[in-house]
Amino acid sequence: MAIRVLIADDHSVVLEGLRMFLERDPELTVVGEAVDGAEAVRLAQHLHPDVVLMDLLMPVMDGIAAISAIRKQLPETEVIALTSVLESTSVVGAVKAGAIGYLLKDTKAPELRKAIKAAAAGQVQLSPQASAYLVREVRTPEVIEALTEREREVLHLLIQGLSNKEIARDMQIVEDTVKIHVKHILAKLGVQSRTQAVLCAIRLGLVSPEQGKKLK
Amino acid sequence: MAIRVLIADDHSVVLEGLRMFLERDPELTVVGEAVDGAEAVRLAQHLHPDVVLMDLLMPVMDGIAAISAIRKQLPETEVIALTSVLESTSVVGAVKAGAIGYLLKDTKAPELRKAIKAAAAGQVQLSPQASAYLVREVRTPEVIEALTEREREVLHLLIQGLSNKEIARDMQIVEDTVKIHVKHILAKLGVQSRTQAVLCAIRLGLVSPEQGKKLK
DNA sequence: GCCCGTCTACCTCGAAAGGAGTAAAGAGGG
DNA sequence: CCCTCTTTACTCCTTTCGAGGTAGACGGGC
Repeated sequence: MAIRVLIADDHSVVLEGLRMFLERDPELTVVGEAVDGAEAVRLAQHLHPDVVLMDLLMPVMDGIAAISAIRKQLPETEVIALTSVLESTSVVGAVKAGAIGYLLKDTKAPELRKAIKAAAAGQVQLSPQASAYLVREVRTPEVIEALTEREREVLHLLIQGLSNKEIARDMQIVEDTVKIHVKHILAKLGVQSRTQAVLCAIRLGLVSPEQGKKLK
Repeated sequence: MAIRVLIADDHSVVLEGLRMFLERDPELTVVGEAVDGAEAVRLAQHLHPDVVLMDLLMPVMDGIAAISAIRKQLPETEVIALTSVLESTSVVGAVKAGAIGYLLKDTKAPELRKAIKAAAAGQVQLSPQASAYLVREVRTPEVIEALTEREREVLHLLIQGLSNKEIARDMQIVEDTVKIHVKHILAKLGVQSRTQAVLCAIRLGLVSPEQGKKLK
């Protein structure tokens, strides 16, 4: 009996290519195609596929959220994250959300089929690069986890480019307290200045610099 | 006579999908496929395609550089940039390099074919979103262009998280001079602090925060 | 009970950052 | 030739940052 596969990607050429790749294999059947995360979740509920190939960057509902939703509702459905870029945050996010695999879009057809069959059998199959990211990110988040709730709040505002005074105003506390938090953040991140802390946080994928839109 | 198309993308599924899309149209012929920028340039030289569909994110030689090379050597070959993400820097870079079009990978088959035919005829065909980015970026790069050579150097070091003193050492000048440059940078970028300048620069795509690897 | 971590607030102190002005040398354009 | 821009350097000054210490309040764990 063929493995039932649902593919989700907002790029029509990718959908097309994936279908071509997969349907050449008699053991695989593409039972549905979704163009965004929300549709992927809906289709998964109706179709109960064995494996979902999920693009991470999609409109309406991103892949990570879709993976979470599917895994919660259909524990027997395995999800493979499919993305064009290998990003530390994506890998970790996808795996945390419940993905059993993480593949790049430049994966060749045979590997792709192998990965799907492995996933259908419940076997974890990560690319070597993705594994490397996972290890690196699972080993260092001590850095982030070490931050207290309040310190994370401060760091978040720090990344907006705010000064201590502005942070104090935003958090309804005195500037001195902010300075304490900042000091602890610098120490825990192992950096010397707020600017380095911002760079460090961005690099660790804590926040995207795009969030600072308020800067003209 | 059919329009000869060369497609370049490092993702095999995309190549597959594109070929499917295009070969359904008798007016189009896919004469070659490249998996990186360097190969795209080589193939273009041999095949003299009418239109090149070029992914921007590729190994060995990125799409922008490949577009430049092809346009210099084969002025009669038109290039359409093809990418999955709509980024301001990509759009501007591709157009500056000589792309006649900019399409997202979620473009549907009919539009894709229309765009290729338009490109073959030498007609500019940008997606509305891409145009918006172009306008926005052509109107604001005063911000970046306004920076002098020396100021750009300082900004680059600023983004590494260096202090004025460290920048002075690196640039072999006095700290006071660095402060002057920093002041001018802040003024030109319209921000209040070095941290905001860093965020601003990252957001404008000046440099990727990943370059600051020296920060543990 | 006590200790420890967190959050808060206050203090001092020195270093770093940023604003404003002056100025000299060189490049380039009118 | 003069003027402007750029780069360099210096001074004076204010604000911001970051390091240090002290301390009260709260909560959890021993």
